[in-house]
Amino acid sequence: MPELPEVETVRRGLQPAMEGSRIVKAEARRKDLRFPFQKDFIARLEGQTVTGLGRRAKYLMADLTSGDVLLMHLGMSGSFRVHKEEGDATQGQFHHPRSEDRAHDHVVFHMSSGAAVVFNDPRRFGYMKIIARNALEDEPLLKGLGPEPLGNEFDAAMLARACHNKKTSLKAALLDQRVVAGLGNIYVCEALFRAHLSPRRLAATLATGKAEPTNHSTHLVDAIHSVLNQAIKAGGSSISDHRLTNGDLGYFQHSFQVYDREGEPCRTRGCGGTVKRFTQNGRSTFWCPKCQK
DNA sequence: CCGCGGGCCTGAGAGC
DNA sequence: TGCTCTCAGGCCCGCG
Repeated sequence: MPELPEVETVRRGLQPAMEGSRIVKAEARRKDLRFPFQKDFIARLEGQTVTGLGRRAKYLMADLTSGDVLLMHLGMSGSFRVHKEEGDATQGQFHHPRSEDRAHDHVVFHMSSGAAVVFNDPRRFGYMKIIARNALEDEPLLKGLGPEPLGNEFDAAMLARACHNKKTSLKAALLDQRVVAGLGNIYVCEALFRAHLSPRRLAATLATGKAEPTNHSTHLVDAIHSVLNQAIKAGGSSISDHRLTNGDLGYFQHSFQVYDREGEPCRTRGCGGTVKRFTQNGRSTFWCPKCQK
């Protein structure tokens, strides 16, 4: 589910509840999410203060005073809510507005701020892992990640270099977290539409034979920047699971130009085409064949 | 090494 | 109403 804008929205929502606060009590209500929890998962969290909450690609990273980092991934259906703790945090009581949500509340952090931070994930493709900060660069989950799409290193020349030897489609290349880290199916479709580039185009056509960027690469980087920035401003896209940490909906789904719009008219002025859908690498691609070349 | 397809899970929605 | 089938925002793994 969550791509970079949704994860960034969650990060900003969790920050006031977690940053500068101590984890008074932590609960893992089952033995695993996507992977089993580490044996010492709870022990390495309780008593620690969260000194900072960051994001890398689609990972949330909480820095702890112990020198550990808590790595969190939302998978397809993971979400966080912040609830107000009722009474003593060590009692593990908090007000929960909708009881049906509770079935998949798998992890709870009771914070000294008075907040209960609850991780819910029906499909359990999400996971949490604690890593020593000085071992971060060796962490397999993070090792192959490409640049942040909103960071300084990501530009037309860099994207062209990453793509010029690729033997695959532009769509698949942008979904490859080694090329650029944080895009997913929605924002790849939307960025390609905004750049007027076909998802079927070969990734290598972003570069000349000498791996110099073409105009396509420049337009695509601009489109990625603008679609991500707009989506973050809108609180992400709420299709089914994604919510702000206070339970509100994101609203970028109302700005989709192609994603989930199969059969509907293309929104490019004067195009008159129809949004089409087909499957690429096992995922749905939405696009307008008339204005994406 | 690279690219692709399968699999991991649950739930929503369509069609019968 | 209820069953079956398809599909879903991600990513690891094994295969060729």
